[in-house]
Amino acid sequence: MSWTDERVEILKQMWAEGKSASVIAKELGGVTRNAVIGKVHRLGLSNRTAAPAAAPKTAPEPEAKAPPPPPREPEAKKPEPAPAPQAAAPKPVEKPANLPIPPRKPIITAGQPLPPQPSANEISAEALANLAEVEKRARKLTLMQLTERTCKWPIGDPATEEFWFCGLPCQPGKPYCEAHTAVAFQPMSSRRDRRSSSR
DNA sequence: CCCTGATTCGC
DNA sequence: GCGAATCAGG
Repeated sequence: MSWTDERVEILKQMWAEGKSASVIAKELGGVTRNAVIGKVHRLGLSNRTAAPAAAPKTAPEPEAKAPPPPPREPEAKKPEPAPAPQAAAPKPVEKPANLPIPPRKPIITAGQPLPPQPSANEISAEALANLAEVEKRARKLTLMQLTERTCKWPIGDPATEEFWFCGLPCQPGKPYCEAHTAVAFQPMSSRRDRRSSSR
């Protein structure tokens, strides 16, 4: 894969949106996050409006001779609306990290197929019991901290501060941890012969 | 250990 | 120019 003009544009946009290099690399495909970062630097757009983790390991150079460098061409092509996207979904979302994506080119977003499991399984009482335990052990990650490997099951009320994501490690290809996957992908078959315990 | 971006340097 | 390896930090 090479850095075609299109790919560079996607890279620029996603980087401007605050996507991490690894995410960009995955979306683009055929490149690693290192490649993305390298390209970003070569393009000159390194620091964006917020770099949570990154520190110049090179010692801070003494700024003695400071030739006025105003030739920074401010690319004001995008007003950058960037409203705070409120994910107020009571139901689990698939890829919350990709919610704030403005309309873009039809890039292939390889999302999880997430087919409904036709296997006739009922939510075992164990799974439900695990949920409570799991939620206690939830890492309480914020939206930004979610990765492909963290459970994206929302816990709490998005409208309050009592809201976070499970964040426990999830199986490859699955957006949730094992416990949440169990309850997330229920077929539709419910137990029908449940007369004794169902009130 | 997971992740992040930054930098270096051989290609 | 490119990106893997490496570094440095959260």
